[in-house]
Order: sequence, then structure tokens, then C-alpha cells
Amino acid sequence: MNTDSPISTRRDRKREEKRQAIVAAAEEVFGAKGVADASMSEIADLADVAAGTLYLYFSGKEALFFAAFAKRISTLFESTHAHWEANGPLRDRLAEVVRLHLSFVRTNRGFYEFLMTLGHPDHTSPGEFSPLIELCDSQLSLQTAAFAKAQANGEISDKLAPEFLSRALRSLAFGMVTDAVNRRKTEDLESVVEPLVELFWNGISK
Amino acid sequence: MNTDSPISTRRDRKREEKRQAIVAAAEEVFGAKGVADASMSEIADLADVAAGTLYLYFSGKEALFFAAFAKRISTLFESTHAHWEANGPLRDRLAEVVRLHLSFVRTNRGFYEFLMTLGHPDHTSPGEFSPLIELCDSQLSLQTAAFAKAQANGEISDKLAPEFLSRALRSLAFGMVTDAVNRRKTEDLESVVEPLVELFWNGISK
Amino acid sequence: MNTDSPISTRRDRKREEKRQAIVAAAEEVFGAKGVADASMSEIADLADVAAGTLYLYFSGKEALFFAAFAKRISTLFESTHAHWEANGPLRDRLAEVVRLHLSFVRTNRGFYEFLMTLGHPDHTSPGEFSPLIELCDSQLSLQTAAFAKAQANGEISDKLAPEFLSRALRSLAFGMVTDAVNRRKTEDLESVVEPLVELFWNGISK
Amino acid sequence: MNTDSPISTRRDRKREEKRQAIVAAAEEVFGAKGVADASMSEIADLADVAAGTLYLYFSGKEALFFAAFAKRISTLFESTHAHWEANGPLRDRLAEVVRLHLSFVRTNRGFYEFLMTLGHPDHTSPGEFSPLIELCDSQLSLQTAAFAKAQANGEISDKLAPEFLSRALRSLAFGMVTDAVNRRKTEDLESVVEPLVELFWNGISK
DNA sequence: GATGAATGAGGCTTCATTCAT
DNA sequence: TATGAATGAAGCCTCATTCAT
Repeated sequence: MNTDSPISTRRDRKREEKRQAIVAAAEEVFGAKGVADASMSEIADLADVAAGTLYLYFSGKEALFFAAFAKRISTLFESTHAHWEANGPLRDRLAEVVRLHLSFVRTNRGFYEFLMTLGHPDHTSPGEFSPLIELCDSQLSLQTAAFAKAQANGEISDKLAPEFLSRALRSLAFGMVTDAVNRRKTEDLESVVEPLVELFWNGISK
Repeated sequence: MNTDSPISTRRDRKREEKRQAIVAAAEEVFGAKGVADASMSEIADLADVAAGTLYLYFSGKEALFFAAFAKRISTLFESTHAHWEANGPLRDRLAEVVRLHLSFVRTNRGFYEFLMTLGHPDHTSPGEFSPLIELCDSQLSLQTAAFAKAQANGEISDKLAPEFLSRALRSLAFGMVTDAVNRRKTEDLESVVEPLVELFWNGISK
Repeated sequence: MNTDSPISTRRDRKREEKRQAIVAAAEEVFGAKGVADASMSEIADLADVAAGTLYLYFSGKEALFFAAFAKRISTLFESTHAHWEANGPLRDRLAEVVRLHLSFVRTNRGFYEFLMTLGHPDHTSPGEFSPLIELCDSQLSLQTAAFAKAQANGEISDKLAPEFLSRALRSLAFGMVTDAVNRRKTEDLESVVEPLVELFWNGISK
Repeated sequence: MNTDSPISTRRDRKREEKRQAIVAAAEEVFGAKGVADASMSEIADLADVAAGTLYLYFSGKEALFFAAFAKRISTLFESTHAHWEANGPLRDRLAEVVRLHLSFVRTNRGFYEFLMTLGHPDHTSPGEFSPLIELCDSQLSLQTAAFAKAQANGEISDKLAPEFLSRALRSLAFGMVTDAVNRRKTEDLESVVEPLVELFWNGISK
């Protein structure tokens, strides 16, 4: 039966679709609750599959979490990439990136929590995380390059290493979430973005 | 029989000591793993008491977590208070505070995680958290006052609200932990502190 | 693929069977010991399932108890219904019903205990019990009707309300169990049934 | 020191008083909740003693329960004794006794529950109960005697054994509590007492 | 491949009882 | 004798994972 290949292609497509559906559900649930508080059946329900099915696509809870994390963080990074590669004044691009980070953390507390532990030295098996770490690293390069170029142009001060700037930007944006503590009104993104960019911009200007 | 009062005092002291031991154990465990991943028996073991004993001092897991969180965060705040109230150049004090925050987050991931959710709008019972929120707020005031004074002195620019600066400082310091992702060498605090302060200082200088 | 329906039917049947097995085990254990003294694992063991399985069928201990209670009491009521609807002298039917009640209480102390508290005013959530209360009420109606008819026929005295007679009959039968206290020989049902009916019959005769 | 004896007398009195206080508290709590749902500390609190103290007076929970049960049931029996020994028409005395039983059960569900199990054949150690059983038996004798006398007088029919009448009376009164199920208004004692006595009286009249 | 019922380890919590003070 | 802190067994329940269908 030479229909094998087409059939398996159709199958593969279906399989891939289901996989996506599962990851999407996992993104939703893990993002909102974090690994520990999310349950596999909850994800299965949302993905509209049986609980057992999850294990046909992922080896366990952790693996599924990793996949969901990778997906979400990639999505974020793709958006920031677009801005870094665009033209226009650096300050404006900074603002966009800050905005993206801020809103990411808002709806992805579960992943942000994990982000904090990714590089933690007392992880039992740091090896497992390396793909995720690389993923996160990769995004930084682009940012770093943008800062380097701006320093070369004389657009900003070159007193601080571009790599540091890149990391600091991300940290500042992500970190502002703790702000929720004092404000309890995380809704108005803009009232945070602008001063943040202003501060950062002053910090790096000549 | 005037031994009554001393007796009860001795007992109270013992009781208080045990309470402290329990909270200390809880700080350790919750700080390292977060609420969800920590188990009560683990804490009991570390505190060297039976599992049931925990419930003589705290009504449940949540209450114990709150106590541990409050203790740790208070300790941090007391240190930062000391620096804010000291004399000396603002920039140096900034450096100290950043250092403190940085090292706090390093060993208290579990609490930092919680800090992020403290003001989260979809908490079922935000009322329960108010004491903790107030605790966190209180520390900010002191910082805010310091910034306000520096602006009045003309020491720093007054373009950004002192309250915002206060929050941003904390966020920046806390947020830099995500840096762990890329570096995996969180040990060398100093290599982070200095550029961070430099950046922030530039950002707020005239 | 018309196998769908049969398949799900088979599954449903199996599920239903297991549910029945669980309820049966619960009837046994709760009936003998009452809610408080029975343990879920005991029931699980008797039903030959894992402890966790119980929670796939019932939301918790209370729900399982209710189901078991409803089952047992329904069984009792179905038997009494049969007698009330049959023809034959009222006195004989009375005897049968008394016999049934008596033997019910003997092996269902746990449920009888609960029966006593069903209408208790200081139940926290009386609402939850209403289905059970209705169940118990429903049986009374039939009895009441039988007494009313007998009064209309002039078969018995009409000095007491038929509804009261209905309740008194049940109470007398159920209550005779306390007799166990003095006799320790609950085995000989008959030696209780006959005088009881005689007494009641005299009480209601013209 | 020849003060020994008076001192120990005073001590004994004090000890006795405390014992009474404990039993009183136990009556309250066990009566309301039954053995299983009552807790020792609850009783200790109510008696205003430390938890450990209970064990200086009673060997354990069960022993305390027995003491409380014996106390309450004795109190009930003393009241009924008074009525049986009084003069006056039998019917009136019946009414009083019914009233007493009814109101006993109302506030002593916990003990009534136990009453039902007292003679249960599958009690592990029936021997332990014999004092309680005797206690309950003793009350019956008086009632039985009263019925026997009434039969001798020709006041009531002698078709049923006086002992049976005695037991039936108690059962009927106790059993009417299940009535709560259908009525949910156990408050109006009188609306139950009168028809009950009427029914019973008819049942035993000539 | 998909299902979802079943499992059972493990977590939180309560409470009768003991024992050092 | 009285205390009440401490214990730890036992109970209820959840949920990641497996496996027969």
C-alpha cells in the first residue's frame, strides 16, 4: 500500500495539531497557576483530551511544563525581536520592549516564577534545563547587539557593557511586577512603562 | 506563692523559643521551595518536632507560611532601614540596599514568588494578606522619603516621582535575579551590584 | 461506526456496577458503625477498590454516607410499600410493617442514628438533607392514606389523626430497639412483634 | 500530724467537686455530639481544667463517656421514679413519663445513640457495659410494678405482660423523636405527648 | 492512538493520650 | 495534684501516572 506516506502525513498533521492543543492548554493553566498548583487533568480538560493522552505526547508533568514554558517565552521573544530589528529611535523601541515584558509577566506568573529558578544552583538536574536556558540566552544576544550598535553610533553612553544593559532592561521590566504589591492596580500598564523607560534612558544616555 | 509568675515566664520563654525554632525551619524550607512544594513534615523534621506540634503554634500551612514570610521580609527591611537612616552619600546607600535585595532573593526564591502574587487581583481572600501588604508598603515609605529629600537637596533630578523611584529600585534589584538564567553564577554579587547602581544612579542624576 | 453506543454502554454498565459495589460496602460499614466511626479505607477494602477510587464516585465521605443511607432506607420503604398496597386485614399488614422496621434498625444502627438527627434544628446546612427528608416523608404518605381509609371504613377509631398514627407506628417500631438494652436477645423478633401490634391495634381500635 | 484525716477529707471533697465538674461538662458535650464527635479538650475546656487532668479522674474517653451517660440517665430515671411512686390516675402519670422521655432525648441525642447500641451483640466487650445495662434495667422494674398493680386493680387490661408494657412505653416515647424527621418542629412537645398517651392508653385499656 | 477508570503514595490535619515540670 | 506542650497514629483527600479496553 503506497498510501502509507500520505496517510502518515495526514496522521502526523493531526498528531501535531493535537500536540499544539495540549501545549496551548498547558500554557494557559501553568501560566496562571505555576507548576505546583496546576493539575494534569485540568490541562487535559482544557485541551479536550483524556488525561492519559497527555502522556502520549509528553513524558510527564515536568516535560509538559517545559514545552509550555518554551512556547510562551518564544512568543514573547519573537515580539521583542520584531521591535529590535525595526528601525526608529532607540528610546521608542525600548518602550515597546518594556511594555511587552510587563504584560508578559502579568499573565504568566507561573512561568516567571520558573524563570527565577532556572539558573538556580541547587537544581537537582541542571542539565535538563539547558535547552531552556539557551532559549533565553538567545534572545539576549539580539538586544545586546542593539545596545552595542547604539553605543558605536554614539547614541548612548558606552560606560556600561552592552550585555549588562540587555540583562538589566529585562530585569527591570520583569521586576516591576513586584510593584503589584504596593499598588494593587496592575491594570494601567502605561503609568509604569513611561517612567520606567525614562529612568532607564537617563541611565544609559550620554 | 510568688513562683507563679516566674514559672509561667519560664514556660512562656520555652514556648517562644520553640515557636522561633519552627518559624526558622519554615523560613528555610519555604524560602527554598515555595509554599506548594514544601511539606509540613519536612518543616517539622527540620525544627525537630513532631508534625502535630506545628499545629499548636500555627493554625495551618498557610498561617505558618505567612509567619515565615513576615519574618524574613522584616529582617530584610530592618537591614535596609539601617542604611536609609544612616548618613553618607546617597549613591553608597543605594549600593548597600541593592546588595541586600539581591542577596535576599537569592536565598528566598519561595518568598519572592509569593511577593509577586501578593497583590494579585484574583486572590480569593485579599483581606488575609493585608497585614503582609502593609508590611511591604511600610518599607517603601522610608525609601521614598530618602529620595524626596535628595530631590529637595538638589542631589538628584526631580523629574521622576520619589515614590516611583522607590519602587523601581526595589524592582530592579529583585528583578536582576532572573539574570541567573543567563549567567548561572549568581555567586559574584558584586559584578551585578556595581553596574546596577551605576545605571540607576545615572538614571536619576541631574 | 455504530459500536459507539454499545461500547459506552458496556463501560457505563461496569461503572454502574462498581458504583453499586461501593455503595453496598458503604451500607455495610456505615450501617454497622455510623458515619463517625467508619473509615473510608475500610469501605474501600470491603468494596475491593483503592481508597482513591471512592472519590471518583462520590465527592467525599458525607456524600457516600448519604448515598448509602438513601439506598438502605429506600429498600426498607419499598418493602413496606408492598405491604401497604396489598389487600388483607389491616392488622396483618401492621404486623408486617412492624417486623420490617424492627429488623431494619437491628442491622442499621448507623443509619438509624442519622435518622434521628436528620431534622435536628442545629444542623449547619439543613438544605443538604432535604432530599433525604423528602425520601422519608414520602413513605409516610402511603401509610397515612391506609389509616385514613381504615377510618373511613369504620375499621378503626377515628379519634386520632391518620398522620399521627402513621408516625407513631414508625416510631414505636423503631423505638423498640432500645429494648435491646434490657434483653440482649434481639434475635427473637417475633416475641416483640406480636405484643407490639396487639398494643397498637388495641390503641386504634374502636 | 493528726490533721491528716480532716485534711484528706477536705481534699476528698475538693476532688469530688472537680470530678463532678468534669462529668457535668462531659454530659453537656457528649449529650450534644455523641462520643465520636466530641473531643476531650472540648470537655476539659468546659470543665475549666487542663486536658491532662481528665486522665487523673477517668481512665480515658470511654470511661468518661460512661460516667456521663450514667449520670444523665440516672437523672432521668429519678424523675420518672418520682412520678411512678406518686399517687394519682395512671393515665396522668403516663403522660408525665412520656414527657420526660421525650425531652430527654431532645437534649441527649448523643446518649440516646449509645442507648441503642448498649445491648448490641457485636460489641467487643459486652462485659464493660453490664453496669450500665443494670442501671437501665433497674428503672424498668418500677414501671413494670406500676403496670402490674394497675392490672391487678382492674384499671387496665391484663392481656399484655406488664414487663412488655413497661418496655413499650419507653420505646414509644423515645422513638417518637424520629418524628423530627418529618416535622422539623420538635419544639411543641405537647402536641406529641397527648396523642401518644391517648394511643397508648387505648392500647392498654380494658 | 485514545480513553478514562483505577491506583496508591503522599500531603494536611486532628486528637486521645502521655509526661516533664 | 494539676498542667498543657508534645507526640504520632490515623483519617480524609488529591493527583500524577498507568493500563486494560
